[in-house]
Amino acid sequence: MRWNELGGEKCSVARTVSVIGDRWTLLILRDCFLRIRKFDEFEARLGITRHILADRLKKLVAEGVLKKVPYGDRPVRHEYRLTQKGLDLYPVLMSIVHWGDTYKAGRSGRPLLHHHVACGHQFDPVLTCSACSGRVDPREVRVLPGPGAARPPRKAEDPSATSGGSRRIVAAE
Amino acid sequence: MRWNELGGEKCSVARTVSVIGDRWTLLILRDCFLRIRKFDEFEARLGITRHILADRLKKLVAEGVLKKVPYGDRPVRHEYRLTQKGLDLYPVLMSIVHWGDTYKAGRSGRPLLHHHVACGHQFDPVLTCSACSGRVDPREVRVLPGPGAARPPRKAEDPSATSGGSRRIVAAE
DNA sequence: TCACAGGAGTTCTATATAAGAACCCATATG
DNA sequence: CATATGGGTTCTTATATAGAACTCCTGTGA
Repeated sequence: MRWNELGGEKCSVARTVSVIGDRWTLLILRDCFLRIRKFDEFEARLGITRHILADRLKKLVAEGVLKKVPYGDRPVRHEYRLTQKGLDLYPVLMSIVHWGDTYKAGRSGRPLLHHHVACGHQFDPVLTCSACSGRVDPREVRVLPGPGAARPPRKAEDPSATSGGSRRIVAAE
Repeated sequence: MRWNELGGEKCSVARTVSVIGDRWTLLILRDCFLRIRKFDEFEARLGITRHILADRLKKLVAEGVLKKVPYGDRPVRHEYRLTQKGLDLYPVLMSIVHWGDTYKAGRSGRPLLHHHVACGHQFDPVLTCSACSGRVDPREVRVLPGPGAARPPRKAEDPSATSGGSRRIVAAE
């Protein structure tokens, strides 16, 4: 499967992954959320080749995740900024950071702390339910086919999943 | 930068990306959360080559995100299940799904709906603050160096960020 | 005016990673 | 015994990435 095919899948994960499911793209987005905006700043921080950086930025702009904003008028330069669509990736990035903090921080502890200006405290991100505001546990979620559903991707015959039945998500352990 | 170098960065995003920052890995994890557990089920659903599938599963097991559980005794077979470490990736996957639902669903609507068994309602994931339970807006978050911090990766001199000063995250637009 | 510097890329080649198909092995089943 | 199934591994070819060099534009100092 190529990148372009991914975007056509009937699955929001596949479609999102077709945009951000690449190590460099995720690192670029991390830096965007840290207020990095100029080509050479990205280059210096990431240790990425200019070639790949230019390519990823172009794709993110084409996707509407970033936008090129001109600045400095004499030699007009451009910086890359998150659009609202890009800002909406914040939960993805924060969830990634939090998992890394939890499982990959090593003994010296997490590299960054997050301070919530709104409440004045250091915090961790918590995934909650838009209906009841409770913390969401994967074992308490069922998946139902939505309006844009087809049969589950590439699974030829599975009556339990196609006839409107719900699937209990996950039962690890 | 190679995959292996990524894991050594002083950044939770980079470290997490070294584990899951690959399109196939993310799609495999999506399926894990949908109760897919057997090699050939993954293969059929994903349209992945067996080679790559075997490789990704092996890496996820080595990372402790999945574990191989024997089942069926006559010919002993194995299935892949999420560990707690793997289950803790749920916010990452849900955030990805939600972004895809928001921006990539097309006119037919989202492919899947999520039902929260705990409260009985359909829901969307919301990222909240562990301190105040409020919704987190990226513009209201500052980042501070944590105990495991070095200077920000590969940025030689930036006094504003090294001397304990906080960085306001993001100011797109 | 000329040489040089910085920002922002693009082009080139060598190497690493992924795709696709075929092959292997053990156990079961007809 | 021939074939099927789960669960891989090995091979060759295609694609993506790394690393370095080259381009172009606009300023600035000598």
